[in-house]
Amino acid sequence: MNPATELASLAALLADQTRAAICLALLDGRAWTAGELAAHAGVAPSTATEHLHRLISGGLLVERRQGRHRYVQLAGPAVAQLIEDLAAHTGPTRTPVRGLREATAGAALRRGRTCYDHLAGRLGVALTDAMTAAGLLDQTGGFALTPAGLTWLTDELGLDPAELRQSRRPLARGCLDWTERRQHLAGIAGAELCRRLLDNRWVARVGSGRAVRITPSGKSELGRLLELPDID
Amino acid sequence: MNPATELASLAALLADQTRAAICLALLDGRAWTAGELAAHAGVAPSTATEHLHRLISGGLLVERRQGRHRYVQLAGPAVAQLIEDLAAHTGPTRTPVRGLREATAGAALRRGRTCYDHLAGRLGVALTDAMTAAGLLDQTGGFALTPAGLTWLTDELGLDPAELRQSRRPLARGCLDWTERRQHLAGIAGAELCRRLLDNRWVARVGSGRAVRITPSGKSELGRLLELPDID
DNA sequence: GGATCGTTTCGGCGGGCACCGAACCGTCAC
DNA sequence: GTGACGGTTCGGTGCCCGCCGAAACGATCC
Repeated sequence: MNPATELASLAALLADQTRAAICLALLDGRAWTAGELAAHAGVAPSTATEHLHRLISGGLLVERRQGRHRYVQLAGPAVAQLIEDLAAHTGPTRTPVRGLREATAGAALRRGRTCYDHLAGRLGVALTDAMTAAGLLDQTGGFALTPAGLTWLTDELGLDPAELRQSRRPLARGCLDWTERRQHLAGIAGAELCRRLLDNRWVARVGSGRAVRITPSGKSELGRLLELPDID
Repeated sequence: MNPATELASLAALLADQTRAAICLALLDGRAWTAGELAAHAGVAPSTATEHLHRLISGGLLVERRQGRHRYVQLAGPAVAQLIEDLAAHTGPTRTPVRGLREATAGAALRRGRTCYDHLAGRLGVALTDAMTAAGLLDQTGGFALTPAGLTWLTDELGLDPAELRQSRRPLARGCLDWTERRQHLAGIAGAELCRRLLDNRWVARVGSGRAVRITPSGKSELGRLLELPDID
């Protein structure tokens, strides 16, 4: 197929308001049911089904059937990065906030959230900044984990060196944050770090969405390892 | 505006076969006239005009009027990166090649080309690999220029240190190549390196498109600085 | 078994938009 | 001036596709 045709059909998958809403919701990295997505996007279940078909056959989503539910999630980190990149290009979003409910939800998301499999928002940026200040990340010539950063992840945080040594995916990568307009740590290191912090309950999910916040124990434990400013 | 709506409208700009062809053509980083683009995409000039309107008002393209010509080009490196990222996600393209003309053109592009403002294709990947082997780039913990790499660019190649120290754009960045499926050097360093190689006539454009190839003088001069394999 | 619920298929409707040709407007060459 | 040419505007046409509701399907629960 023509490269232009391929590019167009890929873009077309995201070129619909409803499908875009579905993909943005799935950016939390978790599996949603078809009905949840329909409600979230504000369309009839039948409509959501059609959209899910297109997104799955386009390779953006994968499904897992379980009883009478159909769970879908993003097909992988590459897809998440693609959507996140596109979203970052939609100009500084000066969306007017309507109600208190939305305002607090928005504030929670800006404070901290998961971005597919790693941390974003003020929390993600603050962690990235602190790691850079400590010489664990090098942002002067691009975005890379230093040797000291690698040993820090394995020795101080106890991450599995084997997990960090997959070849398909970059170890560290900058991901542009669409609320902070700053880079934060992504890639394998970002994903494993996020998983560890959630496992340790140093960071916990707030409500049912992507929002997260640092816990009291996380604040003290991370404070021993890094110079972290107050996030709230 | 709703984030989903913004994402959808951005994607919609590329979700059309003709607009995608236009954007891919403009990935060579140069300015094309409206008529050239219409011919390239195989549509009537009037149709191309409408597409250019949408792409410009969507912020992807900028125009420059000159006499009775209207030149358009990509609005900046960020846009080029976005399109390049999307194109890289369209799966390994196993496009059947039709004629000899297309086959040789395709071979020239695979050998070496500009990717907006830096080098790609086998040439770009080979340069990146050679720089990595020489300790000028570090790809183990992400993608970054080493201190040695920075002095190499300024002292050996004579790049302007001030040019390399803009803050808006990362110094070095990996750009995924859609023919090689490998990373090559992008960012400010990649752009300045490409400019210097073209200025020195160590690399020259082939024909009127994006294709480039290394010149005999470039082969000997670059051979003194790096361990470069034969590209042809 | 029957009732319920999540999901899917199908038909039909409506709007958006990509396309073209024809007319028009500027610029350039002579 | 006149003609040629690049670019644009404007109607008009046709198709694609996103939407819904109704009906069917299948899993679960009682």
